[in-house]
Amino acid sequence: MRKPPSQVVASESSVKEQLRSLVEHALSRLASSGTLDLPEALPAVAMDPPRNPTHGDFSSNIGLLLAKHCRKSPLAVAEAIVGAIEADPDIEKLEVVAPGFINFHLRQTAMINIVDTLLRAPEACGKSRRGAGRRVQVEFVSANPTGPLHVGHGRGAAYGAALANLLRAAGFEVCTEYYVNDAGRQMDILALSVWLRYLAQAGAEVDFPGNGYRGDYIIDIAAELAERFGDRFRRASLPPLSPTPEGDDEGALDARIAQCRAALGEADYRTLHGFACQSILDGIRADLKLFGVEFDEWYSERSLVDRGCLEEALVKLRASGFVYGDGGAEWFRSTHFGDEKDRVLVRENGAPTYFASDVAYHSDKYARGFDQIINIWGADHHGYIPRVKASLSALNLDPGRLEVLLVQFASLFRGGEKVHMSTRSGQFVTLKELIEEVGVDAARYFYTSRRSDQHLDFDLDLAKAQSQDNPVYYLQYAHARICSVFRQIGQSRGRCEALDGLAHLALLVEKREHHLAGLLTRYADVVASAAEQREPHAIANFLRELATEYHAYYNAHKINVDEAALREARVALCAAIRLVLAHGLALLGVSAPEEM
RNA sequence: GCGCCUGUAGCUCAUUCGGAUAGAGCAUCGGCCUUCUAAGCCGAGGGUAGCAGGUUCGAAUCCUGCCAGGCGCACCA
Repeated sequence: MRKPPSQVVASESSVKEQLRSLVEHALSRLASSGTLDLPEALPAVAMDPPRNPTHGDFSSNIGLLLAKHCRKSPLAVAEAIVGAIEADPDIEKLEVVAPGFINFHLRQTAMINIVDTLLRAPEACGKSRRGAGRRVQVEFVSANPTGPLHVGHGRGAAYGAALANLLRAAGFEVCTEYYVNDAGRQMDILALSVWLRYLAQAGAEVDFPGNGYRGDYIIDIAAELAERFGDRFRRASLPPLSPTPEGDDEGALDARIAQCRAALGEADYRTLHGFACQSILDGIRADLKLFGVEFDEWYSERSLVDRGCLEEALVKLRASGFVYGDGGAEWFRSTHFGDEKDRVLVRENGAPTYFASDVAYHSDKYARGFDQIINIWGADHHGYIPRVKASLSALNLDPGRLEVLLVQFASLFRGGEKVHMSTRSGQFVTLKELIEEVGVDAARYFYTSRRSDQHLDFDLDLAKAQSQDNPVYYLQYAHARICSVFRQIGQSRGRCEALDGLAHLALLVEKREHHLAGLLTRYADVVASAAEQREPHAIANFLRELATEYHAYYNAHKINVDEAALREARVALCAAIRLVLAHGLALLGVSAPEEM
């Protein structure tokens, strides 16, 4: 049951695999002897740590699952299996319990060995080979560069970054990407908004449209624009506005965009447009960096257009035979692949839709050779999934390689009132403000400790109030406490080395020590499972359990005892706990302070 | 109206892909610092898991219906 310590990847609970294989051998023995009438295809033998520690270290329900086929009671089946299991020096006790569980109680020496495994190969902590080196791309945040990130985006950022960390630990080769929507109408509205503010700052009479970007940050960008370019974008007279029907605010906005482009000329317009976009992207990048989130790739939508990828994708899609013209526009027959309705690719006015860009973008993702592509979208985009998958099918690309994870939106509450966030109206709480209020650690934990597919009521007042007793500090405190004990021992004893105690692990005979070892044993499985299920919050739950056990242990047993061997053994156990705590916190993007 | 998601303690949320007595934190109440960090520990109260059926050894989990909430149903992104 011992693993060679030099192994790079930590045991995915080797104890568990050992027990499972014992049961499998027992089953095959029972089958060949004819004792039990077993089905041809055996169900997978579950081997899980039971919720209730009095039920042993591991438990299996295999007897319950086989009972029906064997036409015997679950208890009888379980008894038969236990009777056929070979004696193993690591097993202290095997018991069959109603309604038919088999509980495995392991010897202390078998359980505590995880400390040795962890400390001899700390770089393997939490790692597994589930990913087998497969390349997976994780695209997340991808907020339009039309304003700063707000607290809604924070959830996607924290979730995506944690998921990427999890996948790396589980043995995937991960590439993170931010898709920058730097083309399209929203960006034109941004450019117009900046230009109007710029003109106003230069003293012009400007009627700022109600549906332009109204946030104060636009005014700042306009000021930067003036500082950098002087009066280059001022115009003595403006071309006439094309008339729009009364009440058509969006049409009026388009008319003003056209006016802006005509007044500035294409070159200056592009410069202004690019400046506004770059300025906002710089801010987004800085906020994310502050939040501890960095991307391998920033992928520009505009570059798709400039490199001809958009046109190329359209050509391919047309060749697929699922494109037709109607009403002057070009449509994609997505209903053929199960979408609710067909979708426009090229508008009547000749402009391609955002969807057309996305066809090109996803087609390019496939061309880049990822084994798996994960998109993390806001839940409001769920209706968008069928058309993207449909386009992949039409292009003969396997839609199964694309996985879209939806992050539910956070509804923002302030003073008990729901706040409707809108980038255009300038009404939102920025991610940066949140970080300044509660700190990165509390914010990252606040987001990742909850399931991402659940609605989240984000009460800013509560978040601020809770920043003092955010559960994240409970985890960090456990880590800091261990460090503190080590410092203390180092001072009073002159030496505190985690590896010293490995020879004395047999002295760790306390119930809590056994239980802590069980938790440490589970860790790599928890990480692998959290990666597979795309559920970073499972890490938060596990860490809380580990911290709770440690705090209880700390209160019940002294670590800095006079007896050297026991002290060193306990230091080793604590060092293993510290290693796992620090690793888990890092997965969530939370720091592991050495003192608090 | 149609589609997707969600209803678990007073509040915020878990519940190891159908398992054993549904658990934490906050809040409330009661204990524990002359000994390694009290941002901690120990204990108490608090539940018809939205409601009603079904499936089976066994359901918060799967199925059906109803109720309630969120989101989406553009030649916007």
